[in-house]
Amino acid sequence: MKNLEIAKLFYLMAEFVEMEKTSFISIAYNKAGRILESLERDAEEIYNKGGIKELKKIPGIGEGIARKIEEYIKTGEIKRYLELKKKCPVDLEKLTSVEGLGAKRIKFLYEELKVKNLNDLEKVAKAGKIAGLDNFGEKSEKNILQSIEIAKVDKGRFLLGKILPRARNIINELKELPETEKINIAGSARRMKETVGDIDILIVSSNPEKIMDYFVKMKGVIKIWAKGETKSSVRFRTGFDCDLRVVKKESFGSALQYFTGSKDHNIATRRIAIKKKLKLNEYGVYRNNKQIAGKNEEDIYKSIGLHYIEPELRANTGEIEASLENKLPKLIKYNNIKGEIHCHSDWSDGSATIEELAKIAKGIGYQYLVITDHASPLGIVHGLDGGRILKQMKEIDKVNKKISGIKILKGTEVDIKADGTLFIEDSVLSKLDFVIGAVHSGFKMDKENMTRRITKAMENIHVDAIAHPSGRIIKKREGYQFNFSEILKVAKKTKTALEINAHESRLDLRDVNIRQAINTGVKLVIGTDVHNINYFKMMELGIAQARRGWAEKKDVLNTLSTDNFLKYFKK
DNA sequence: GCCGTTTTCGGCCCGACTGTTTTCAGTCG
Repeated sequence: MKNLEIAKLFYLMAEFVEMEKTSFISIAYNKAGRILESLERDAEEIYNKGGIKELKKIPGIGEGIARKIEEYIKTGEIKRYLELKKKCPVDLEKLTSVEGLGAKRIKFLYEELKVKNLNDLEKVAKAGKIAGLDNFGEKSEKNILQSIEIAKVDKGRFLLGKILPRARNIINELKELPETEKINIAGSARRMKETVGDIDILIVSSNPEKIMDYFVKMKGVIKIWAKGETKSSVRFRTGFDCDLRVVKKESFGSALQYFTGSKDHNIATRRIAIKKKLKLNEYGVYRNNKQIAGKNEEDIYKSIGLHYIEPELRANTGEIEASLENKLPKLIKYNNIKGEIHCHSDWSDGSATIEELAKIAKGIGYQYLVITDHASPLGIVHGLDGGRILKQMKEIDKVNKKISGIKILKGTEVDIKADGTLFIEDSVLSKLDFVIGAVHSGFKMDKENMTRRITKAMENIHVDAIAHPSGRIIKKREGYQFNFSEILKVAKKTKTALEINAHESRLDLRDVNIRQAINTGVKLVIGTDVHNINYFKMMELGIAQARRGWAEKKDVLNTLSTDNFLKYFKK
């Protein structure tokens, strides 16, 4: 998948173009970057199928950008990018990560002081060479130095699972202030994106000053980027930024809509407003300068002729069109899950006993819990063999007798060997309620062989689902090469479900793949891959992932009752 | 560079905050 590589080049070209003057070319390049990032299919595949013509069918991609994509696919380079880079050979990625430095200032610093990278920048700033430049002063220089320090340790985007609890802590603290009338999370965290750049919080208050004063002095704040009447922005020691906006009651809905994004979703909604001779901004929807909506989000959408769109769908990937035609999916709800289907006990590499796990699951309100310990030759996971699985089944019978109100089901997460056969013999698998197959080794296999490996496993009648199908680890590992369309075809034929692994670092399947699976008629299960009792709460992330993939309750099998869940897999 | 029941040319979402300015450009989201 070259989409991300190409997207990056477009982002860089956008910055380079921006150096000359603010131009709509850079807007188009940036947009192309975002389109490529969220594209369901491989741009190369699209090109191979229908060339430039096919690429141009993607909204936002025209002749010029399609030609550049073609160039990259054919040569691995884009000439225009090389030319731009030659003109101003700077480490754009690093330099733009310094807060307050944009394309124009970077170009200026290169021309005046030959600043090419963070090191150069730090040197000239320390030497006091920046303060005297046109449009730069003492304060700019000081800010640059501070921002360099922060940029050095900046880790970019954060896992949703890591940032959500922090955001909730901040919100709970601000909620306590007497001046806070209403508070809500916004931004990509509200959209539940798998990674989040910073935390956005929205507050209704008639006394913004007090709120802002409190906010910038909160525990852990190491830098105040900005502090104004309606907007403040800070960096916390833990490495993330938090933006706070305060609005009046009558603008809460429009502000929430606006600050939730995504950017492309907002641009699309504003365009719809303009077509209807309305104006949409964070203060409301206006007709001839008279506010006709603003207090709540539902009214914002209604006033411009749209059905309400859930935050997880707001990515401008078809939700606006679906809303216009009243064809939005009825998304799976956060309380629809009836059982955990991926759980490791202390029989393999989990840390809790079967009984402990069952009690927690019961406490959550689940009807069932499937124990799926590793069946694997890998020593590190302490995998079970056929004999131990049979023993464990007896143990589960015992615990089931002891605990009421929840049914513990017998399962395994069985390794799919390189040739597509399974680590456990069919005679044992046939006795289990639920078998989830997984690839845990040989990740580097080529595309064809990996596809064959997984499809062969799915052809085994005892395999009910495939765990973390792509094998990716967010920010660490790409995942293995395989032909997803082929996997879907076989999954559909064999009635094999695909897992949405809800672990914060996996979230595997990706949202775009979930959508493909649903469109193909393939069923899903959501599992948190429990290894200790704290994992259960990651179910929220898995459901969010499903929602971003347009999944409805009927698409996810562990929304079924115990009986129906078991019935589905009886073949 | 993209796009079209406003246009094949002339638009392109819109506003807050900062710093260095005497009215605004750059940056950010």
